[in-house]
Amino acid sequence: MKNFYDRIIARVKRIPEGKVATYGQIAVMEGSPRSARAVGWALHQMNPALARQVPWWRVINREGRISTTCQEHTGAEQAAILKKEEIQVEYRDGNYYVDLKRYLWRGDFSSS
DNA sequence: CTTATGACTTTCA
DNA sequence: CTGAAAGCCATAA
Repeated sequence: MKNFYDRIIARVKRIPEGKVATYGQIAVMEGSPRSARAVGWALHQMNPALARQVPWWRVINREGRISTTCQEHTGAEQAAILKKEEIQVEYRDGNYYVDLKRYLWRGDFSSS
């Protein structure tokens, strides 16, 4: 792990099943609250083989919406995986939303 | 070093 | 509430 790329991948791999994380949240975890774009960029250009071991589908935007522009992985595709993860996905106006209050990953923070 | 792109976020009207 | 614009970070060329 030297570049943000590997760091983001490692972080996403730590997301527990049935939970989701936002780009901004991961960015904050890495120490750069403004690097949310870099996070999305990393997942966008990462190798497909790596995508198999990295739950990138658990990473969504701040609104809990799937803004995937990837034609290879549409919101429907992602939503299907999330549903398989026992995560409730809400379909609204052509976009898929996830209840962050319920599925947002808290990280390793031992907050009370 | 400069320019361009991106699966983001926040703010203003 | 909806739409548009700017900001910020990292990487590629």
